Amino acid sequence: MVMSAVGDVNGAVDVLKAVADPLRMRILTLLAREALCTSHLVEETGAKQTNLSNHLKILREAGLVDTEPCGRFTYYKLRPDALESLAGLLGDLAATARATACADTKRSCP
Amino acid sequence: MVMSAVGDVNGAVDVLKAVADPLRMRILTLLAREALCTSHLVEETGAKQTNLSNHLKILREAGLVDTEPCGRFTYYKLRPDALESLAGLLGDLAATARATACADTKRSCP
DNA sequence: CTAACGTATCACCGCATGGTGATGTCAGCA
DNA sequence: TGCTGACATCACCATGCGGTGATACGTTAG
Repeated sequence: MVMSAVGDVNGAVDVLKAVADPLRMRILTLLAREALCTSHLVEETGAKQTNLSNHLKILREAGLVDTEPCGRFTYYKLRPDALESLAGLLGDLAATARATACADTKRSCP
Repeated sequence: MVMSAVGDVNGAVDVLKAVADPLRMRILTLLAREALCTSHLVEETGAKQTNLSNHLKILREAGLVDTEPCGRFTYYKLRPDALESLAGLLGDLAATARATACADTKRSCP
């Protein structure tokens, strides 16, 4: 069994909540390809600036994105390690589940 | 670039929403190790039966768990492929982001 | 120095969501 | 055949959350 890359499962839930939103997923997909600032994201998504700023705050607090001020602009870039942790956690769960399904492990009915 | 295992990103968001909940994550962790029926999960989590049934319905509709009736009991088991799809999607995003970060790709400010 | 711009924060509101009790359904047992 | 237990569904309600407009803050241009 591979040891999970995410030590705190409870914290992982918070990060998952941040990812589990259509607009934020769209933001992450865009940021995966290139670093962008808020105005770029406004163009790309068509969402209001305030709305985007709120979502970006959630992504920031979840540790999914990094900000890099550039003059009066702010570049947002994706943090690969955060996503890799999630992928590792879910992958480990899947591996455990696969072994369990293979062995048909089940607790007997009471 | 690896092609994502999850064809529909929008559908992936729904599955992520199902995973992004403390109680449901706890259920998934328990089910990863052994198949259980509802009464077992009531014991393990301490949550009310109705509440658990609602959460299990969400997990079922997200395609994360399978049900197997056994007399008047119902066994729940984790579906590894669903989790693997998620892990693949997030892993691909992370890989793309890592390449982007390495090349320092950014769109110029307008 | 001031104006304009990019971005963040705040307060507010309508709506969806999660937990709960009551009730329904189905299977097995006396 | 009625009864009990396992599980699902429904209706209800309080709470939180997402989107929005107003506004504040810092930065560059003129």
